[in-house]
Amino acid sequence: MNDLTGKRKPGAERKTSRTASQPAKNDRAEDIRLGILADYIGFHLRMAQDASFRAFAHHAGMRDLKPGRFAAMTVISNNPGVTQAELGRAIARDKSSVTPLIQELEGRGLVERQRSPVDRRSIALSLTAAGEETLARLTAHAVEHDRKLDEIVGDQKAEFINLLKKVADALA
Amino acid sequence: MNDLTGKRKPGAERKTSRTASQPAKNDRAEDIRLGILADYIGFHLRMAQDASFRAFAHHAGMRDLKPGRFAAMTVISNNPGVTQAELGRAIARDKSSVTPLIQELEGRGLVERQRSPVDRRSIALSLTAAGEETLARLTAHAVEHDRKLDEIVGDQKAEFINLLKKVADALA
DNA sequence: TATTGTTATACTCTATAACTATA
DNA sequence: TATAGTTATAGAGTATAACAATA
Repeated sequence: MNDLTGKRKPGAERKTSRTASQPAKNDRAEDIRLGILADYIGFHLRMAQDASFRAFAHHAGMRDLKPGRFAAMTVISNNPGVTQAELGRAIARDKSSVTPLIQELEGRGLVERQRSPVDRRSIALSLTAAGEETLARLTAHAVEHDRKLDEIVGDQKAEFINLLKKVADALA
Repeated sequence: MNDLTGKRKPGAERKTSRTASQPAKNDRAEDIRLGILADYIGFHLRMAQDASFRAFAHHAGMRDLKPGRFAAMTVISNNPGVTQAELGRAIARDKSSVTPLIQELEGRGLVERQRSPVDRRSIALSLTAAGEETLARLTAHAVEHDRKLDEIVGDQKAEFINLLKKVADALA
C-alpha cells in the first residue's frame, strides 16, 4: 500500500518550472517522492496544520488575529471566570506561555483579570465589552476561513474532527 | 450541531483537581467549554499536530531526531540528487530555512552536497552511508510512533490522510 | 529578469527553572 | 507539599531582504 522502495534515478535532472509565487507555498509535486512519509499521519498532520495556519493568518491580514489569541479569547468568552491555569490546560500550553498572552490581551483592553476571592492564588479571566466586540469580529473572519475547510472536507467533517480529537487525546 | 451559546456560569467556582503531571499535557476537560472552537477544524488540527509533535520528539528522546530532520532526510533518500529548492517546496519551507537544516546534516556527516553540473546554481543532495544508517534508525522510531497513530485512526487511515492532504493542497 | 543558495537579522512561540504567594 | 502566576532566559523554527552566482 506504500511505496517504500522506489527511488528516483539520481542522474535524471529535473528543471524546476513551477513559479515560486510565495515563500513556501504548497508547491511540491515536481515529482518528488515522499517515500515512507507519504503514509505518515504525522507528516500530513504537519502539512495540513501549517497550511491552515498560514491561510488563517493571511486571511486576517495578520493584523490583530493570530490563532492563539483567537482560541484564548473564545475560551474565555465561553468560560467567564476561567483561570489562567485552566486556560492553559484547555489549549495545551504551559502557564508560563499563558502569562504573556494574557498580558497582551489585557494591555489591549480586551481581557480583564480579577483575583479569585475563593482561591487567591488564581486569577479569574473575562472579556471586556471591547474584547467581546473584537472576538465577534475575529469570529466572523474565522468562520469564513473555516468555511473553506468545511468545503474541503465536506460531509466528512464530523468524522474528521473526531479523528483529530482522538489523536490529540490519545497522545496527550 | 454545535453549542455556540451555552456559557458557563461565572459564579461557579471550580477547583482544579487534575494533576499537572507534565507541562502542557492534554489535560483539558475540567469542564471548559470550547464554544465555536469545538467545531473548528483549524483548532483541532493544531491540537492534533501539537500532540503528535510532542509525542514524536519525546519518543525519540529528543536526541538526534526532530521531525523536520527526519522528513528532510527521507525526502533526500528517496530523491537522490534533489536540490535544496526542491526539498524546500516538498516540505513547504523557504529556501532560507533549508540552508541551516542542510548545513547541520552535512556537519554531522549525514548529507552530501554536490554542485549540479547541469545547473551550476543548484546543489544536488544525497545521504551518505552514515546518513542512510541514521535514517534507518530514525525510521524505526518513527514507524513505532506512527503505529500508535495507526491504532487510533484504525481503518480510517487512508481516508484521514486523504483529508489532511486535501486540506494542505487546497490552502496552499 | 528569474532562480539557487547564503547570510544577516528578527520575530514568534514555547518551555524550563526559580521565585512569590497562596493553599 | 502542591498549585497559581510571574519573570528571566533560552531554544527552536521560520521568514524577509539583500546579495553573488548563474541561467
